[in-house]
Amino acid sequence: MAGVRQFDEREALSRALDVFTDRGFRATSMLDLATGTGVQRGSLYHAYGGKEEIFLRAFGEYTAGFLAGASAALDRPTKRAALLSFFDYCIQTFTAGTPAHGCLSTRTAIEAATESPRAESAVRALLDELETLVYAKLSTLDDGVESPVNLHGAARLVVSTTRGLAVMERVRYEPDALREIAETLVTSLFGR
Amino acid sequence: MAGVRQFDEREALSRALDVFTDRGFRATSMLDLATGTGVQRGSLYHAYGGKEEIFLRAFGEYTAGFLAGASAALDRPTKRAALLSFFDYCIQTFTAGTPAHGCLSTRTAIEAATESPRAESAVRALLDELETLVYAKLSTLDDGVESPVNLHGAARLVVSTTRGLAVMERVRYEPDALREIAETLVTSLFGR
DNA sequence: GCTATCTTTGACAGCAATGTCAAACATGAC
DNA sequence: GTCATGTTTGACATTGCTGTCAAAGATAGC
Repeated sequence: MAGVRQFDEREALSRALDVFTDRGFRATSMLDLATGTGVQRGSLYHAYGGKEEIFLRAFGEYTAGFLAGASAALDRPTKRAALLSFFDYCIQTFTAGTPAHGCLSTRTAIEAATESPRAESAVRALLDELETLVYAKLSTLDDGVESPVNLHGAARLVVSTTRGLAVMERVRYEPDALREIAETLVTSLFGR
Repeated sequence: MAGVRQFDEREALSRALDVFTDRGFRATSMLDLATGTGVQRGSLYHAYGGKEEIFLRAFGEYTAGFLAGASAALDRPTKRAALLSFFDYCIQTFTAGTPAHGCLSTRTAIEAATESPRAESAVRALLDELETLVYAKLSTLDDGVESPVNLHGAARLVVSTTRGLAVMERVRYEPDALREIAETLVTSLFGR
């Protein structure tokens, strides 16, 4: 195998993810990716085909990292603590950076839904896994707290709420206000 | 006053709103607006200045209509019924059209947040008014149902959830699944 | 009917991005 | 060291959109 890739693929995809994270799928151009990764535009086309492909790979990294973080955050002794910690993690994730870059998966759901079915599926898959993760935690923890709703429904509502928070963040809701919304949900689901 | 506008402004803005509704702020070009409204691109620039201005006016119409609809939907005898009807209205609003066009304000929050502070403010204003509307309803209705959380918090959570649903809709959640999520929230807030 | 005033129209120059390609380049295998 | 193979590079043609403008067109007021 002669004629070998000159750039570090892991490094490049990680940089690409940074670019997507702060510009969003739609707004990032191949030139932005070239600049961000330090790899020429032509090389990117040659290696991956185009923006969508690069995005999907970078988004794979994102998904893995995000799910790992979420899982760690959920590791608390009570349902309430687990969910609060989980929401905290989400909020931290998308209020990072100056200015805050927002939630990549939410942005993608909205921006890419129409123009990239594959991106849409990737987001959908992420949300499904997230729901599974939350449900697993809720159903495992037996802290004696009852909820007025079943746990499958609760898990889905929790995931859906993370999307709501991501949107609210975009219109200048402060992290504390977001946390308060999350706490309201957790309290209404599992009490104080 | 000679030299008079040749097109019906109300009609044009309403058509423009349709265009924005199904393509989103970012993706619609001045040419799309010209085609959609039947008014030449040059005339649109002359009359309004540019896309942002047209959007803001069209979005004004949208806001008024949406708030009126929401208010009507909330007019029910119990908190539970009012909220379920409200969510139903929202879900109907953004699953209309084939393919469904999604929620314009949510899309705008995400797409326009970075590139149009004025659009961002307009969305923020809409969400604030919506919250006020919901809160007013909840605090007025005295159906003897208690909630584990205060009504201000509940109202904000309800609004935030409409955003969550709008995002979920974009990744192929069916209307019924969305309604189920909404019902879960309502039940957890005010019981069955 | 004339005129002043505003509107419409089509054309233009400019910009940013896309996707492709031939030539130059690097390197593993022999 | 040579070669075959895949990679990098800069250039190119194309596309779609933007914002502006001069000339032509419409109309209210006189």
